Amino acid sequence: MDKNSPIEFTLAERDASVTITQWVYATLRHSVMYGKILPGRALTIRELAKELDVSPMPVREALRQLAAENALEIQGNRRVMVPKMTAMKFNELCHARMAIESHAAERALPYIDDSRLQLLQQIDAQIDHTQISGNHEPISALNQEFHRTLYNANPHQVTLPLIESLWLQLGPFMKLASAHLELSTQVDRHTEALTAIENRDGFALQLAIKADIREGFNFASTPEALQRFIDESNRHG
Amino acid sequence: MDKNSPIEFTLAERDASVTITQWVYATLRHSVMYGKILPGRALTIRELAKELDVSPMPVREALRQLAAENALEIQGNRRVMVPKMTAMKFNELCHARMAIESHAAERALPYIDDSRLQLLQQIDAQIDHTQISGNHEPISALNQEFHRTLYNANPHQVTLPLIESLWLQLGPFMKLASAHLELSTQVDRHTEALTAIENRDGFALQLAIKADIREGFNFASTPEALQRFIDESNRHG
DNA sequence: TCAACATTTTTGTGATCACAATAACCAAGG
DNA sequence: CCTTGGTTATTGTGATCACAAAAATGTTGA
Repeated sequence: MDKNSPIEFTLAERDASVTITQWVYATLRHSVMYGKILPGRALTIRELAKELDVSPMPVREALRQLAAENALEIQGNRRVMVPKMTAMKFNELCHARMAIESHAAERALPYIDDSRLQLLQQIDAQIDHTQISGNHEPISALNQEFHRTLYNANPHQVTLPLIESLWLQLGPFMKLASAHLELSTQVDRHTEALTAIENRDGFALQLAIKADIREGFNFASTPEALQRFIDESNRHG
Repeated sequence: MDKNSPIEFTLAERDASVTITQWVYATLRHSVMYGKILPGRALTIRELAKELDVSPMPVREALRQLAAENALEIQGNRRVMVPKMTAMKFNELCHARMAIESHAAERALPYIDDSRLQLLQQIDAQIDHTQISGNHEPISALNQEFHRTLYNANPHQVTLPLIESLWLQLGPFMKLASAHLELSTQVDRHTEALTAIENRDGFALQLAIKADIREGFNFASTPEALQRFIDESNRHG
């Protein structure tokens, strides 16, 4: 619970139609999602308020909202921090993703029309194109957009908020993961998913989504290797 | 978005160790979960603050937290209300429950020891005992406790918050459901789940959990019947 | 009787302040 | 040099206030 490590913010323009609270929420969420805040880093309302140049009030509300989504953790002493990862929790989060997202994909399948499929192919192509650059953040963002676009085809979607919560919990750790991933040969599971959609094959789609997610944490071949990565990420950044 | 219908509160004692915000949150959550607030009912900060005899501040935070859990809905005009149910959304929520909870159960199975099993059997017995009275709220609460106790056997549990979010979204509607359920013959799926646990049979456990959940919305045999119930619940209480 | 406008009230947002609890700091003693 | 004690600074919580936007109300016109 130190306060030494820096926090990076990607300060977006604040539109007038958006409340300050919403803007602060989006800013903090982005920082958490892309690992700009170290796990265990103490987040104080006043510090963030000063850093973002707003009053403490909107920060308070944004922190509480992120805590409700399990992106942040409120401790007994009422201090807020990015939760620390453990090997078992990481494993649990990945399996939860596989279970929920494969379900969301299958439920979305009947609603995917040609235009939606085209959109998905477009995002996939963008990912392939960005893959070369190798830097984690845009790839991760595009990957999320692919999944979101897929699940959102279902007009009665209710699981996306839950899925986003899992992404937020895994987010701080994904940066590290991708650093070790760029060496391994990447199979494009999105292509498999797209052909499954074309064939209206729900089962194949589920398999493709599960494989895609599993790939994301194959870099931790053994629990020990995973724990090493975690320790490393907890030590510095 | 009217403000006419009343809101029932179960005002619990406020322990000194609990912050006012937490107490307000718990109170509001209980009212939402057990259908004490009609869908569409406008919730204003000042009205609730006055009703609960606290300042507006803790109410504000509690409302935002519940909205983050999808228990409440913040509209474009920044008004807060209990979301209205639709037949498709109800269906989607139930299927989400089946997918996530069966997964959570299977993941918990390896960690269930004798004392945990005994605890589950104890809760099940209590449910059977309470069943006779027929009133929905304690049965529903016990049923939730059964599921929670099961999933929480997994010490690395990450899906329970997501599951609770689904419960909260279904909650306001369950009161109505149980009113129509007490006529139908109830099969005790919990017993099936318990024997599956004793046999260490993950697949059977998943089936039992899914069946238990499905039972909860079998009262809506057809989408049309379901829609009738929804319209009825939206019209009055 | 009903629609359209002007007025009043209520509302969410955000800022500021007081206060008790916690953490950080620093000095004296081992 | 490390631990222990008391002092100071910082923190989250919750209350109150100002303000602009939105809703409710009342009024006037057909």
